[in-house]
Amino acid sequence: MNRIRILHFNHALGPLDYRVPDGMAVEPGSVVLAPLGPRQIVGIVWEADRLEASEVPDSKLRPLLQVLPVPPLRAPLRRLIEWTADYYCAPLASVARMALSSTAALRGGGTMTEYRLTGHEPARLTPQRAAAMDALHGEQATIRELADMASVSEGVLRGMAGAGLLEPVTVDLDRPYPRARPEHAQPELSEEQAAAAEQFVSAVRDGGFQPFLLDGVTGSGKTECYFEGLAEALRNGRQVLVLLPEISLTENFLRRFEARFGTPPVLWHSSLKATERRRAWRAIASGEVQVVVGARSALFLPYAKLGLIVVDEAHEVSFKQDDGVRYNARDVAVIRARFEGVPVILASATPALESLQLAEAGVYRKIDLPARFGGASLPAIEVIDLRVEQPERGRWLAPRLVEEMKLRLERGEQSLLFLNRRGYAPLTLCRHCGYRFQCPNCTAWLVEHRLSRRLACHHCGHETPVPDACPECGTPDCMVACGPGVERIADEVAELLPGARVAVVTSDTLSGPEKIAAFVAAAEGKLIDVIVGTQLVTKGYHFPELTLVGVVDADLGLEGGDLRAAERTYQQVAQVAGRAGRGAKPGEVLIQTRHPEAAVIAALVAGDRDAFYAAEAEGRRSAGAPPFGRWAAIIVSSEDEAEARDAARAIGGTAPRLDDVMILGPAPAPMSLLRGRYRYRLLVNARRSAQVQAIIREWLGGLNFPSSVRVHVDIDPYSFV
DNA sequence: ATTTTGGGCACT
DNA sequence: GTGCCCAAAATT
Repeated sequence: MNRIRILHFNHALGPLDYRVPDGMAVEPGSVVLAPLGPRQIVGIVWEADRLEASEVPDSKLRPLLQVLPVPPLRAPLRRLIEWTADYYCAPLASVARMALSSTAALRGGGTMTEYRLTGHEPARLTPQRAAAMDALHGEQATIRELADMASVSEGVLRGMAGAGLLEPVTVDLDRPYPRARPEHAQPELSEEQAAAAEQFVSAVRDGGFQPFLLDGVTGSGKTECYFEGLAEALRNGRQVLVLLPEISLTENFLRRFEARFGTPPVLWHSSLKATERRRAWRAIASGEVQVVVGARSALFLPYAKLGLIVVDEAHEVSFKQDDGVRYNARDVAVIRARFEGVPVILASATPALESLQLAEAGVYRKIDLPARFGGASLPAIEVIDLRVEQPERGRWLAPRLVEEMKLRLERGEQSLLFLNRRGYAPLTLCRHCGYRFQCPNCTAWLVEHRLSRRLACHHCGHETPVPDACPECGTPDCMVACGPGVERIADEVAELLPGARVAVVTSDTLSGPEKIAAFVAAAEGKLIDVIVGTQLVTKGYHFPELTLVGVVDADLGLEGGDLRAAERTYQQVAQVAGRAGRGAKPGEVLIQTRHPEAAVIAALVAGDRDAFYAAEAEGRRSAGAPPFGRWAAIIVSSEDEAEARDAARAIGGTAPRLDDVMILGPAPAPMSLLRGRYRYRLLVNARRSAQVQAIIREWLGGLNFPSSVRVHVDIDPYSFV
């Protein structure tokens, strides 16, 4: 009997055994189709001794249906899946799902039919058809996807196809991507850059696991350096993965990549259309794709012959996934590089303390780029003490900052104001009765967005039009906006600097590559005088005429008691400060704060990075926080408040008593209601030597809860929400 | 997780 | 007896 065990995507139903029919060839990693009751499931053939044992007799085994037409998952990826599940206390099934993230890709290549507008004038134009004509300009996709994009039903589009308004296009699913050329445009590197690049080139050429920390100030040309390592991988016919923290950063990256290599890389992120996803997945697995630029989910793709991994802006907190499998892509990237036996480059101007610590310990090879490229100097940083230099009543910009902005406007230079708050105001209340607009699904205020005239929850997506009267007391026109958001700051700038052209840059205003490209073009063409933006503008952009950066509220990030609050503030301010003075003209940065004496602010003003990291390291050491100790969170949630509380208490009641582990809670999570679920939290603080995952697995493994209760473990949590 | 099953119950 | 709802069992 030829028995194999498969890993599939259904966590509740353990691993399953099947019989391999005569003539079917399978090996570990083969992706197969198997019968389950009346259904069919996709599974990965796994080494039986690595999954739990099963007691099913041979006679009950059903035969596999087929081996799907994709290459078997290679051993390094299978080890990565196991490592991730083990380290982050997540089900193997959930991690495996991330590797096979395009079910369509598994069915093989071939052709499919997509549709696009013909440009013919419609004989009869219904409102739905007009909307579709409007929304689908320049798009080509399946009927299903087009219907989603245009918010009309598929029937409308089929009708349009029948009337000749849409035409079918046959698309080859496995059509090749254009080839990147390592010698397309040779860069001009400074001596320092060339030395760094050479290290990457030889590491890629020699192969083998080698982690680098590329630590270079903003504007020092880190990208150009690792592009040379990337070029070497291309010369050797190996694939490269570049991880970026946000899709919004790709626009700028793509332009630089295309300039260097003659063609854009392949993109991978969660909002790819199903057809794009299938094509990319298959080409990555076959080895045809040379370079993938992606968000964290690109880390689990089945690369055929990986040669290098780059994690750009490696300090970014968005590399930590905050739902589902709560992994940190920066850390998992290093593990994948180890399993694949390839170099990995973590690039940042403001590395995480954890990364610096590993470099100091000799685990990472540290490469420094201390100077800006082309002789540009780092901007001068000054502080504005808001307790002394107060903005006018009802305003948020101190007079000195406004004066400096006026100066830039007169000189034809640009200013950037940074405030990490979307919308007009973070809280709206009724002046008459004090009613506060709160999200029905979350413990959070609704944020007013004047541009869209709506109140929105930034956690669950709940939206409602701004009402004319207070829902509590019925008083009309009584809403008061409390506190500033970027939209409100933009209004203030427009009042104080009449004639200034102001652009608000947030994920609301810059959704999609076209809008990003339009913004970059406008800023470079000096059609914008003042940019008001969230963290979206803190990195990646290079505007030579931008000479002033104002940080509207440096204290914002310090609230909330998050253990990384100081580090994040340091990183954000240092990054946004790095936008100033990148051209020939020197830059200036003004930081508004009520706590100029805080260590972070003092270090920023003094430009003393080492002092900040030293103080931060000391604080973390005494708190038993990473990298000196370990934290884990256990989050219990349910739509029923009492059920969540009871489950959390049951967990707390069976907490193990150990010398090297301290357990806090349960207590209501900081956001005790999120997306309609009540949440309780326990915190685990352990010495570095403790086997935290094993302890938690054993602890929770002995407990059973109703299916409506969800228990999540978050190892090395970032968000303490 | 999803699907099938079987029991209890109301209704015919 | 039939239909319906829900809990329990099975799925390899």
